[in-house]
Amino acid sequence: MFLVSLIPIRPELPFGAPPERSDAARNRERLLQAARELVAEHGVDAVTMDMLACRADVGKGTVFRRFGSRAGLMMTLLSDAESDFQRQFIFGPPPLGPGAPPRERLIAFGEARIKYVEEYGELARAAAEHSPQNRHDAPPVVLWHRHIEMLLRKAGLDRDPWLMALSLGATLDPERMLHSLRAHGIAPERLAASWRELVTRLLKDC
Amino acid sequence: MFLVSLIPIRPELPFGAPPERSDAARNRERLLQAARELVAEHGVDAVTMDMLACRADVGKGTVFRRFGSRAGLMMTLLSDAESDFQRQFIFGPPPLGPGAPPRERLIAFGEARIKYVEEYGELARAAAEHSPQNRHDAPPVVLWHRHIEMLLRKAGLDRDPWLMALSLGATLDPERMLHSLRAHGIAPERLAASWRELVTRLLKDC
DNA sequence: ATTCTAAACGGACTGCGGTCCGCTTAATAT
DNA sequence: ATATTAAGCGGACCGCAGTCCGTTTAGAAT
Repeated sequence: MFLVSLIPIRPELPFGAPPERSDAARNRERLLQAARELVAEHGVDAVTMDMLACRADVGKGTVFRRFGSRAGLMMTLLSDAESDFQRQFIFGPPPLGPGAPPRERLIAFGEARIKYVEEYGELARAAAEHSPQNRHDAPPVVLWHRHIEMLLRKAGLDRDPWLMALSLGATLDPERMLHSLRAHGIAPERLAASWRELVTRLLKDC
Repeated sequence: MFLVSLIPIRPELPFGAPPERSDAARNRERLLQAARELVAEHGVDAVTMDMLACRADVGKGTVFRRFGSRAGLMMTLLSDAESDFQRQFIFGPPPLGPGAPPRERLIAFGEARIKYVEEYGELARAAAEHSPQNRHDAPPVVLWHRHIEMLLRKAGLDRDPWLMALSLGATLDPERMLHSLRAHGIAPERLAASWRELVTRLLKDC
């Protein structure tokens, strides 16, 4: 078996691109470390790009050259967790990974997403802010979406599974779930139970 | 029958509050007219608060005193359309209004929301931007949500209808549907068909 | 070592949403 | 009419994301 590379949260540079200059690499590390510290100290929402530039002892232009935008920074910070998550539902053990029936995998997928949002929700929300493009068409989002669509097809749901996957994905939207969890104090188990109910009913006679 | 007042998109001032001063009323009209003109001329997303203050010949402070925020302005601009929509699903003729079976009402509700988003989607999205509070807990959103919950209950869905209504509401989220319609070019009829499918399956054996 | 150049850098600058506060004025009381 | 006062007003100001452009520097070529 050869490894298929996972879809990175930030697309890599084109293949022929020249390698990163040493000062650039050093600054990238400094920025990432500073960002993680600031997030840990003040919370995602309180971290500003100026603050980050200052803490990393780097010009503001450098921060934006590196990450493109605040959302881009947050995506980079999420990148490891995201890769892990992808590995689990693509290659991992059942019921999340291959081997279980599609309905079970779908239920497990939702449960895993809920746990993911509990842990990384603020980052995920910040990574999607200020652009429907970021929210709906970021590579990992497209991948989740296709995964759900694939499971729906395998479960025998043949009527426009792509749009149905969109609807199910909407239910699992980080901002929405985070709001339920934090602002309304809904227990994660209750979210999971409702997801199970939804999927079960949807795939009842397929 | 006596009329129950609809839930306003922006809550009115408390009952004992003094009436609006005449200059304030004049400025409010000027602002609303200017806002509608600017939206018509440049599109929702291009309208800035400074622009609006300038066009209405009013200080910037006045704009924010009146509407609180950009989102508040957009809610006010939506208010009439929103009231109409509420009237239709609460008092209007079936299948959207009372009289039809709950499943049919739910399907009609989604279809009406799709038409609403086709017409007012940009405004609705701008009215929800920059705050999960605006997006999820604005009075009209809470009303839609309760309406869906009520229909689910009447249809016999008894397992946590509140959360299930949240999931269905997520499917009908303006930003999401607008993105499908505009960025992906999905036909409204296709969205409607998928919604019908979703509701039908969900309520199959209730 | 010197030269060359494209990448990287930094920080002043812009535009926007939103706030603050000293001034003005509509409405009321006398 | 005049005085009183609280609501309303306006625009300077702030913080933030994101851009621009003159300067610096890493790394290659000689």
